[in-house]
Amino acid sequence: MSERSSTRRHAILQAALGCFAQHGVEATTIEMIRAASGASTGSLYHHFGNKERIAAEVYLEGLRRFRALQGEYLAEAQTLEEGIRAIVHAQVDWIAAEPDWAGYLFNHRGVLAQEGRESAYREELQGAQGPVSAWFLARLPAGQRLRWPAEAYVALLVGPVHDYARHWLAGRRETSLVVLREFFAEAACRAVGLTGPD
Amino acid sequence: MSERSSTRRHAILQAALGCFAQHGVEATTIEMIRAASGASTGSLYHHFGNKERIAAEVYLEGLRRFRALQGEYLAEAQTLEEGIRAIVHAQVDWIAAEPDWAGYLFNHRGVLAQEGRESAYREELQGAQGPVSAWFLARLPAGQRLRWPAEAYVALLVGPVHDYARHWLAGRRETSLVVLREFFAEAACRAVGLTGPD
Amino acid sequence: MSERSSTRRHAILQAALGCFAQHGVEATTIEMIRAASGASTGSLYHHFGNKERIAAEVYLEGLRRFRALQGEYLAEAQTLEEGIRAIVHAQVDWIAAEPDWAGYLFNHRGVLAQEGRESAYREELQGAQGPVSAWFLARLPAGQRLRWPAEAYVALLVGPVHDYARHWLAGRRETSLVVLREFFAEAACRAVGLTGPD
Amino acid sequence: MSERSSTRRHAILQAALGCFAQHGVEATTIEMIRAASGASTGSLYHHFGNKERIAAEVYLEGLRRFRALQGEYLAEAQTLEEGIRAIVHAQVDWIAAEPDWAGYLFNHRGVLAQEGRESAYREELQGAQGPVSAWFLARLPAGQRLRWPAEAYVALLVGPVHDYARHWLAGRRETSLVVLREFFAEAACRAVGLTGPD
DNA sequence: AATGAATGAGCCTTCATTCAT
DNA sequence: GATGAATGAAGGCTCATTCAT
Repeated sequence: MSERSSTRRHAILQAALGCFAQHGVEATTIEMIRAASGASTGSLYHHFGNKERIAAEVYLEGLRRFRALQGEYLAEAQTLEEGIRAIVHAQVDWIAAEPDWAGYLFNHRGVLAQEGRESAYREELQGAQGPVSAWFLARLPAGQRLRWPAEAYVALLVGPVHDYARHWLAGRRETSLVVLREFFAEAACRAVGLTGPD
Repeated sequence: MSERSSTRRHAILQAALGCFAQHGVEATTIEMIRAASGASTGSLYHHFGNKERIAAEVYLEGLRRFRALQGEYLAEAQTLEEGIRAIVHAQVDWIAAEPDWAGYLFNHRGVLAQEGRESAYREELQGAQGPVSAWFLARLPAGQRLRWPAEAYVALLVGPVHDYARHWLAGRRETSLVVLREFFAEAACRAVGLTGPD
Repeated sequence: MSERSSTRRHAILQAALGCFAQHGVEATTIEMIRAASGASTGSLYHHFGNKERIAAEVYLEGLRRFRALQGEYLAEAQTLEEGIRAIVHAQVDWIAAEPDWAGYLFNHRGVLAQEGRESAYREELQGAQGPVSAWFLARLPAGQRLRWPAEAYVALLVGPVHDYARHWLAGRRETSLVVLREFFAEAACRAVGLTGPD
Repeated sequence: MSERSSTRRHAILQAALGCFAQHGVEATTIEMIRAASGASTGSLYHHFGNKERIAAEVYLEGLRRFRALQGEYLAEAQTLEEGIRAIVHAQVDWIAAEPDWAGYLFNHRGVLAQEGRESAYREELQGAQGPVSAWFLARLPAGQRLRWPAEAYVALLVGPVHDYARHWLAGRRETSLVVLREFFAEAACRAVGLTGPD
């Protein structure tokens, strides 16, 4: 069994996520993760080296899972509009299905900013941005180029969902994000200028 | 001098914000705030009681400042579209002018969730949501009602700006948020369905 | 009004006693005494100099009160046995009437052991031991001298009452000390050898 | 090695007692105990959880030791009078042999009054009262019942010794408690009515 | 005499990390 | 690979005391 896929490793990451979601990363102690995972303190350090790395690995694991989902959705899309809807749907469905993972990814990008390990994470981080960007660029109307940075358009798609989801996950919104799935998908299409007012 | 406007209090809050912005709330120690503010440890506790309350007061102070700015912008708007642009512009200009305050407000809503003090903060929090909502509701086309919760529309306006700003403030975006001011304003108008594709 | 009898001083001492009785001397803060007495922090220090002195003055004030009571009881006694009963009765009645003062005197003799102030307290402490000793010595059978130190006999008289009272005041005895008033008086007479078994 | 008998634990308790005896419980800092015991701060907390628990465990350990001694003395007694002498002798000898432990037991019964742990200590506390009471009740003259609570008689036995010992241990008595061993034993017999005046 | 905001030394406790078994 | 007792640096907070008004 490869290092990354060890059962024990996954159990620890899942337990850590639960603690992080419940108490926050800083307030989570190694002892909490130990108790939740059933591992020993020494085992945690054997596998991950220190707490910061656990937090980073949880982040990367979540990212992999989200990207797998997003990839599936995008694979079924043909047109630009379908692609945009796929992005929004992937966000909504992922957040609703895995609120802990989603909430963690929202708020803890910073755990990857570790002294001397940035390069180790960069590859992992950028690996999946390329294909998605390529997917969309390949479907732009012939000869058209983006007037603004691609990231600005990405913000139009995912920003509203994320903003609403943050509040919803924190219990500050009554209406489920799931109910607003199409609302946000259509708004995204309009925002990027693909469709006009109803 | 009223309690809220004491010079010393403001110096402490400003110093605390600086520390929070630089190191994060958890990693900021009382000693850091003490050194940055010039106050004594005892004085910090005399004024705020504990670190958590300092964090909460910084949040509320930031909220007051942002709302003051947003109020000015909205006061000059007449039409619905102008209102939406005012909201987006207020966000962009506030974030660009006060990146520390803005970054803090983005990521630390949670500091208000304090055992037994929620009611003390609720009033302050809700105080300014009313007027803004009222402004927009009063300008809806006659007889029209919102199909979705008001907060969902709010997410369309501020979500993209926030999403982009988070990355930009963290140094992960090259293009300044300021450059994208009109891009996000127009996208917001389109997203809510006020304007069609160019 | 003399320094010792100032109204404010007495209010502070009484308030301090209440705090000491409820929380213990160490756990009582100047702030508690301030709140309970209605005085200001500065006033406490103006009158007493520091916390240790407050504790000492409370002790001395209690001692004065107890001795006044004991003196009254002893003044009415004629024989040796009546004197012994007077001592025991004074203890029981004082403890029952002023449990806070009594409990404080039991457990906080140490507050008088202050660097450089022992001589200041010695006079006060010894002032009243003389008369009582003299009272008893004057009534010993002609030519008889005590075989053991006077303090050993004192322990026979007050020891049982104090021992029981400590537990009773702490809520660990059901039967009231008052009910045992004569029991302890008679036992004291027997213990010193004045009376035989019933 | 069982938890209670760990070498490290005992070293900590003994060191703590020394500090408590010298400076008082409140004035003793964790750092003092750490230095005196040779353990690390973390180890103190690993074994006892907090300072309050250390104080309580010292108390219980002292109680166990005293009861062991008292048990030995009582085991050799046959008659009621011998039993009473055994109780007094055990007190005197224990106080003289272990003045620190004895002084601590006198003055710090309160350390067991800890939020939520009273029941944990109750069993330990009551464990040894039963056998002693039973010993005496079994030797009462046939058909005789105590007119007063057993604790009142206990006060007659130990009260004088404790009263004198408090002062003696504090350096306020010249005559050694040991010299008064028989004086207090005989006085105890007289006090409970077993023997008359000489 | 009174006031109370300010001071800062010092304490209890936590917790990431190590390492002998 | 696993274990968990031990470590000790560091942080939040308290509180007796001072002093300008």
